[in-house]
Amino acid sequence: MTNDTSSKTHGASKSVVRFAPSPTGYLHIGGARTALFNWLYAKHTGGTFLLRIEDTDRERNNPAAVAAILDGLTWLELDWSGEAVSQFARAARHREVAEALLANGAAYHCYCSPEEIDSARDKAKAEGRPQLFLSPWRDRDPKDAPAGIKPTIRLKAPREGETTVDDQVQGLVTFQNKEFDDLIILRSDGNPTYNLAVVVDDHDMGVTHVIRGNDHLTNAGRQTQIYNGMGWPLPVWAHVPLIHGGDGAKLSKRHGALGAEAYRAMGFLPQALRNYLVRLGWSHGDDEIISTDQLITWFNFDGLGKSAARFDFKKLLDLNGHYIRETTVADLLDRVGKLLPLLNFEDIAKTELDPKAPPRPDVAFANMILATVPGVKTGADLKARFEKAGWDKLGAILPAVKERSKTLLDIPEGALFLIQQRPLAVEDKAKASIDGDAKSAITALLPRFTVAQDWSAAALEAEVRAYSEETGTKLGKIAQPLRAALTGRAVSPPVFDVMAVLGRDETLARLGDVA
RNA sequence: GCUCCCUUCGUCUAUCGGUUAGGACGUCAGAUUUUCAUUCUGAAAAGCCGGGUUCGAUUCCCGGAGGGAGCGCCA
Repeated sequence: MTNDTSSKTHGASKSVVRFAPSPTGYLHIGGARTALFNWLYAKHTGGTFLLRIEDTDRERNNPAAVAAILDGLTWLELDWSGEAVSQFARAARHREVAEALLANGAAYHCYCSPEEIDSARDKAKAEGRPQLFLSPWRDRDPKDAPAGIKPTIRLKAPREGETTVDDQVQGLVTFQNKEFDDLIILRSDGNPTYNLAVVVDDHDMGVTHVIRGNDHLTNAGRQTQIYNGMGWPLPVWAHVPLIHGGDGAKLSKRHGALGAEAYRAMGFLPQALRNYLVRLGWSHGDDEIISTDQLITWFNFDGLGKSAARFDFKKLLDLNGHYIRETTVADLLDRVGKLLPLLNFEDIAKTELDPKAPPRPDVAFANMILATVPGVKTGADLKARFEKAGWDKLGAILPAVKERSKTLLDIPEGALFLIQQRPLAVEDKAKASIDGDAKSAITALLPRFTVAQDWSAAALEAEVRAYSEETGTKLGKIAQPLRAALTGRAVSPPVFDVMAVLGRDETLARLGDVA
């Protein structure tokens, strides 16, 4: 019946799936992965990916949070069909279904007060019994209802037997019905509760496959009872394992469980994050680097594992480096140009760091910029500096810089020499290489550079190599001081590329400063 | 406490009864190299424990241990 095995293979019938976040803040990494799985499954089956905001609880109503979620999905390039559905806006329909359930005897009015329920639960807990609340109103005559009390509507859940969830990931999961109490589907204020709203919306939206976190597995049992109460067909369930922090506990801020926008700010590429996320709980043999197109053709429930995975920041970084190397210079330039204006270094630098949480490339970068580039407080400032020095120069050094970049932020960092003002502040590690011998070598090279016919990296390297052989000096003994003089650092892109991009005048001037 | 779920290198995972238990990240060693990085080579590193079933179990079953999730007029 609901176990649609044909959906496991490519070319499966078209699915309708949805991502249904609660607008509590940003799009967190676990949610992003759930959205990705849904999106991939929709693409794989040629189906539809819908978006629904679970904003039934008005206290959680937060337009900024909704915007952050949409923004995160957009950045991850997980496009959805149509407008995002507001669950709150459908409350009238939810009420209608609650009334229908009441009418067909699958639900009843309950006049218990919250206090009554609480004390019963406390008592059960104290006695070590299951904290189920069995409403007396299930069997009482509604005529006995106390006046002036607005009732809730509870589902009349079966007391005997069992409810089985046929899950694509977890297999057959059976709950004893006596483990479920009669859940409230309509609050006393007339508003629907989560489980009712989800079932009604999924049904009305034509959702065929519910792919969500494993934390909803018991809800699947409860929701099954609502589907049954209405006589509606069940969706195919797929409860994917959760993501845990490095210590194996539920992922939280403590583990650096950041929103998608934080990963953007740290300079991650969406396709890298997607590739990383999909491999957390899903696999296709030994494949690690998988293009999105390949993912779409391969993704299915068979590849999903059952156990929770821990988030590994280092592996994400490695993947990001891979994708950066694969990306064209023009594209990278564009991405850096769009990323920088989003950053406020002073704000980022204030981020509280937990020593146990993964490193924060954005915080390290912000601190480095604030410390070494006077007058630059924001990414926009920094971008302006690069533009002043020549945005095309950033592009010119990019082929060398991207080889050494793990995140997009490593690009401006690696090219920082372009915007440094003379005389350069030379870091201590670099200073050490500029000794007496180095100075005389630079002095000897200056006239050669001055008359060099061809100011290309290759020609400059040939020139220096020739000098190195003539004088019997190791190339390293010359290149390192040149690097220090030209970039102020002990680590930089290849020094001849640096010279080529800097141009003859600036190169000679910087060398002259130390000679 | 109750219910459900999970358990292969440090981490992500492959294996769908027979493999020297494979790959990736990380780690370590080496090669290449003007620094760093890339790239390449190599190394160390795993079946939670105890019972079955079987000619044979990492794989199937049971028990234990450990971990996780859920138990709201939250979602």
